[in-house]
Amino acid sequence: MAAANIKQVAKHAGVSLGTVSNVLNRPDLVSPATRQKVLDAITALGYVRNDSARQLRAGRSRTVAILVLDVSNPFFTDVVRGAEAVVEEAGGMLVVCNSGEDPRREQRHLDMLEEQRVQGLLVTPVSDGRHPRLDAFVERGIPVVLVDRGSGHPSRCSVAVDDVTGGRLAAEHLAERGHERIAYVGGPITIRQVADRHLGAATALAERDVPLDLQLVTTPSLSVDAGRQAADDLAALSPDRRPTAVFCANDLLALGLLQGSIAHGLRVPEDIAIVGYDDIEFAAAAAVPLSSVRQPRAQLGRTAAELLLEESINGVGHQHRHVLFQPELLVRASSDHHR
Amino acid sequence: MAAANIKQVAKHAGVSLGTVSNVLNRPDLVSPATRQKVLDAITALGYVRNDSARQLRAGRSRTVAILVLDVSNPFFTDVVRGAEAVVEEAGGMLVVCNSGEDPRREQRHLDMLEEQRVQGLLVTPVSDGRHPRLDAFVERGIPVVLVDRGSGHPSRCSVAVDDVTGGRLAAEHLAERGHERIAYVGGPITIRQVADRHLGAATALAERDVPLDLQLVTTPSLSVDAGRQAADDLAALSPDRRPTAVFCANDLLALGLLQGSIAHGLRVPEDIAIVGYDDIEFAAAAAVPLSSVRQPRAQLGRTAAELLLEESINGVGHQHRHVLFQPELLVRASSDHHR
DNA sequence: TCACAACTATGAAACGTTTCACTCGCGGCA
DNA sequence: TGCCGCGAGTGAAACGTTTCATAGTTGTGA
Repeated sequence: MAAANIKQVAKHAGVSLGTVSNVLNRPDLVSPATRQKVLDAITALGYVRNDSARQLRAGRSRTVAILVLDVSNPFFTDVVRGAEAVVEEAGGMLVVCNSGEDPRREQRHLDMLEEQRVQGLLVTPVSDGRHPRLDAFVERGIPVVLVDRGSGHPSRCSVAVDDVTGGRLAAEHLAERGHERIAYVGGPITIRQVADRHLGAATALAERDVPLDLQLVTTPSLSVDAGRQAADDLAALSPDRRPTAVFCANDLLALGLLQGSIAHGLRVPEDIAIVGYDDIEFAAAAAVPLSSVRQPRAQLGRTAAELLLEESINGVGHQHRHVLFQPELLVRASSDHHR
Repeated sequence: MAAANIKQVAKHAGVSLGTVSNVLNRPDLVSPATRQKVLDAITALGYVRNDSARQLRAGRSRTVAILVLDVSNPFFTDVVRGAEAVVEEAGGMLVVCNSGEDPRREQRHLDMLEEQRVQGLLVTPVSDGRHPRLDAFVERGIPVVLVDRGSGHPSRCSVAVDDVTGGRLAAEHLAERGHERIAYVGGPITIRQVADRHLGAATALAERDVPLDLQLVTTPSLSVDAGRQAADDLAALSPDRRPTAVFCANDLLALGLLQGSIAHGLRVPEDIAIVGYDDIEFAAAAAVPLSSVRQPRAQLGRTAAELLLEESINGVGHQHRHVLFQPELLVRASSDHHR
């Protein structure tokens, strides 16, 4: 009982071993009567297929892995849910692994996933740049799709969101509302997303009929605390030098900035307008509902999974693609005020 | 190159197949010279062990699965991170699966995990009560640890947090601050956590020298929106009937209630004190920093994983245990006011 | 009646490991 | 000298599937 196998099922049902396998994998090849006998034996013995053996022999797996930078980041959890839907729809199973932004943990996970010969891998690598480690997967016939990283690689698909456009949207919105002293709060600037959003915003402002400057306030991290710090700094400026509008690199910063500004007696958006990025669940629920740039997170996951499965099925005929999604600005109270 | 196996490595290194296996699994049995030859062959061929075959033959897996109700719930992501640390420390790999509170998806995941003969399973089942499905795992020798559910089961370990005590802590705090009209906002009351927190709070108030009532406001869900609804209801009451303090079943409700109360012109905590539950990241960053009952989430995950590994190693000698953690009240501005 | 197709069912080979009983040399000890 | 023990390495069996060539059984049309 502990571990019935196909052989015992075959004996119990009075058929051959191959027939049991056929019932499991190609039931239409088996006559209804035999099929039923086998199914009865299976339930009687509590048989459960051994996937190791199946995978060893069949040479293919049905589990797709997604390796994310941070399981507790809502961005990734939404991506996961999108990917999940597609993989499960296709009869597979999605397992989530967490690198925690630690290259060594990433390495360990990649090693074990390669040993497991997973069907495919969705991954946001810790570092930008080239990823020789991932080429091993591709050579082994395991498709890899990059999520929100290094698009354009010739030997794998990728999905990402256009952060430059996102920055542009936020900055244009603030400029249209009549703001002339606008700041960008974010950092470290070495993070591609932080840099791209800055670039988009700065470019948009510089291109205006009356070009505007984008004051850069760098933060040590993208946390609520860092946002509060930034609020302290801004509140200390004299009103005629203080930015009248701030675009934050993410919502955590923006929420911290919002809270800090209110604590300093600044009115939002009258004294200082704020736009965040990511549209996390709490953006709309903040003391002053937060304007934010929304990324199609679930869509990102869905598309990544679709590309992966397509490559997995099509194999050789597959053409690698790089999908770039467009973000969307949601204007809420924190910036909805004309100067 | 595509898929070198142990045999090819053996040939390339000029040794027998068993020796290669020994290098991989018991390197001390092999002389340094031979070992090096084999290692060179491995890198030369780009050999990566096939885990299916290994697991099939060796009969044991090194991946532990955690099946959670909702990957995007910060409670579970913290549990995951705790468990992760322990499993990786032990040389294993933790994979996360998401049931999304859907019994059918839970079922599918359990089926596939059983087929994969994972080393062990941490799970928060969708439904409370008995779980015949999980017994199959135990019979098959796969240890199961329940997380935050149905403790006391004789054939598996469990870890949970004492929600009754959590409710008690919150209620006692509010009573000590001089509140006499206290409400509990939460629902559906069929969720065990919601009911236990209510029970703890109601009991604590009833036991006081001057017994107090706990007014129950049920909500359709535990969301920010439901909290806002509750705020509308409370604000509509005349000030002499309105509760002066509210204990919410979780922080999402509390944040909604907070935001709604402020929108209705109520001062927090002067007009209405609020205590939440979970101490999510945004509790401290709310417009008025939110008092909350914190659960040792990561600790929960760590302990669950430790129990699992202990059972996995000890096997027969293992004694099932049920660990109950105590929550902790964090008093912040939203309730820090003496009447 | 015969040949042939269509349908079922069979059983052995193969997948890539781990494990274990074994052999082979060699040095030490009586 | 002969025996023993030991370290190093060997190779075959086994794990539980899937797959495939094959065999047996019916039914059909000429």
